[in-house]
Amino acid sequence: MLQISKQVDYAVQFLLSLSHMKEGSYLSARECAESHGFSFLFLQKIITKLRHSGLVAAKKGVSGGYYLCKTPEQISLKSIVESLEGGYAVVPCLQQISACKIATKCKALSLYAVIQQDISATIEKYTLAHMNSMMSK
Amino acid sequence: MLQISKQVDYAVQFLLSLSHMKEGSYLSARECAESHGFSFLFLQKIITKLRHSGLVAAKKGVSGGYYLCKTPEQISLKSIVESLEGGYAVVPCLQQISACKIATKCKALSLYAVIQQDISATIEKYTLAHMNSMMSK
DNA sequence: GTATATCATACCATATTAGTATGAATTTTG
DNA sequence: CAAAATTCATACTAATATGGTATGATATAC
Repeated sequence: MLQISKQVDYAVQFLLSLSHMKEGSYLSARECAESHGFSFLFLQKIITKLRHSGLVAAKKGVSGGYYLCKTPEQISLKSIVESLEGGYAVVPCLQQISACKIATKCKALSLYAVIQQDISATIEKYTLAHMNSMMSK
Repeated sequence: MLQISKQVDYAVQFLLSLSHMKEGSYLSARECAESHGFSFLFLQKIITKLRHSGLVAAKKGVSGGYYLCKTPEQISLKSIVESLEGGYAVVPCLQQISACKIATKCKALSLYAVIQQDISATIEKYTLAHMNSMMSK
């Protein structure tokens, strides 16, 4: 609980690699999977979601691959999480109130809302650009 | 991912109820389960962990039950999470470095460490006492 | 036209989380 | 003392989420 999934981790590493590609070149899913030791097919499934949410785009065919559609500054950890897992809530009832029968009298709900705010702010504030600058330290 | 489990939620609600008991009286697991709509047996299993970590203690027998061993100010969300799930890390490799083969060259690890710090601080700062004061608003 | 890519969909395996079953031990109360 | 209500301990099962595979179609460079 309160953990970062492998799926998100793979996506982060993939996007970081993409951010290091030079303009006009592409990184294929296979190449990334092999260099990082990821399952190729699993990575491909992850990339599909990143593509659907507009973070990356592809060039098909031989020597094709993927490239970033946004600048590293524009890609926050939160945007990655939401792209992969479709919205974020620390407890289901904060996303869909009907998920909890006792929500109206729940004594912890207001706490959970505050926690969610805090965590959301945390994952929103870090972007690919931050990660790159942290690496060089 | 990055979610609060039912287990933790139940524990929070149970501990909140305990914090409202008057000195010298006890709350039984069955009573709490029924009033909150929780599975009695599941709640009991959760309470076992809270007891082992010293957050609550029990009085056996008829009209027995549980009571808090600490003040509401001393019981943080983090202490609850750790009691139930035994330590906290956003990614396995931050808890046990051998969990990841590429940790030494991992480009995201330093980010994850910072995130973990942030989230840890968040769940450490909120206590049962805070929840009680939020409720009355 | 062949090799190397992406793209789409469906399926399977494993791990985590939630919940159940059973019975023993302890204490109050009539 | 007997019965009821409680905790305590351990093991098992069910449900859900996560991680990973399989297969085949489509596009493009050479």
